[in-house]
Amino acid sequence: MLKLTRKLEYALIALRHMQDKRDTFISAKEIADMYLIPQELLAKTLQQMAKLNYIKAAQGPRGGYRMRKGLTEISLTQFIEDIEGPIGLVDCTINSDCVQLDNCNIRMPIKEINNNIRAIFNGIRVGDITS
Amino acid sequence: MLKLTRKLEYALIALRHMQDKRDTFISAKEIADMYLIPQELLAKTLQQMAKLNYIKAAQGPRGGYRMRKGLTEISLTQFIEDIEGPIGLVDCTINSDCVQLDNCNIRMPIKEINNNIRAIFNGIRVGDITS
DNA sequence: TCTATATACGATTAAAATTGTCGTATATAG
DNA sequence: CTATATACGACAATTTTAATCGTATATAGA
Repeated sequence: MLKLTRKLEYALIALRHMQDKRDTFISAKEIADMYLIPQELLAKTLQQMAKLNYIKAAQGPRGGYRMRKGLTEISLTQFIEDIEGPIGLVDCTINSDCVQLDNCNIRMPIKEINNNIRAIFNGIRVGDITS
Repeated sequence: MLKLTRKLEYALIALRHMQDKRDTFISAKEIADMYLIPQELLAKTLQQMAKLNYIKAAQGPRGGYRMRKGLTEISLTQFIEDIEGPIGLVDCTINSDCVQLDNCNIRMPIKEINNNIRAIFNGIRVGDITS
């Protein structure tokens, strides 16, 4: 209930780690070993971030990933939604195929709360966590 | 990701519905039919709320549930946590059996964000949703 | 007193989401 | 050439959430 996914946790842990060594490539293995997280899953997450241009990948020995400048300025909302999809306390804030909808008596207040949460995440930059 | 459970949704829908008819007992069936939600599951949720003294139950024909006065003043934090357990973006805000902990490099900032979310839910009363 | 309609509640099953693994391909440093 | 990386699709396992079932009890009203 209201939890971040592991993928997101791993992504943040990795970024926090990379932040300190912005100039060198760091392998998924190094991070996985250090923080005792599953290497494959972390690797996938890093690959996803590379596609998103959050980080730069380099193959081969001495390869790995390196943070891109400017990443730290991205809001948590964007970061989370890029990686996990839209934030929505209830489905009807995301898509509209609920049998209820018109009939639903709590949609509006929940939508409000959802906005509040998004506002929190908007106010936080990735750098606030990784620094 | 960051979603309310159905149980919670059903609970709020039910309360919102009961709010209008504070003087009569309303059956789980009536609400389930009206909002197209599974009766058994709703019933359980209502039973749980009855145990929590959020609502009063009456058995037999013409029985059902009735809101208790004062319920609307309860904070969403308390409501959610009574029904679903502690709110925690990550497990280490709830229990402490993570292999990481000392090693974890994002614990503090995440904890902060968690506090912000709790603060939002603290500022909202059940009545804000059901009225 | 009988019956239909309710709640109470433990046990179980089903479904969905999350988490983790495997296999194979490609790149490249040394 | 080889060891070490990323890239990525497919799959499997696990956990969480959602829904159902069965049985017991209470009670209003005929």
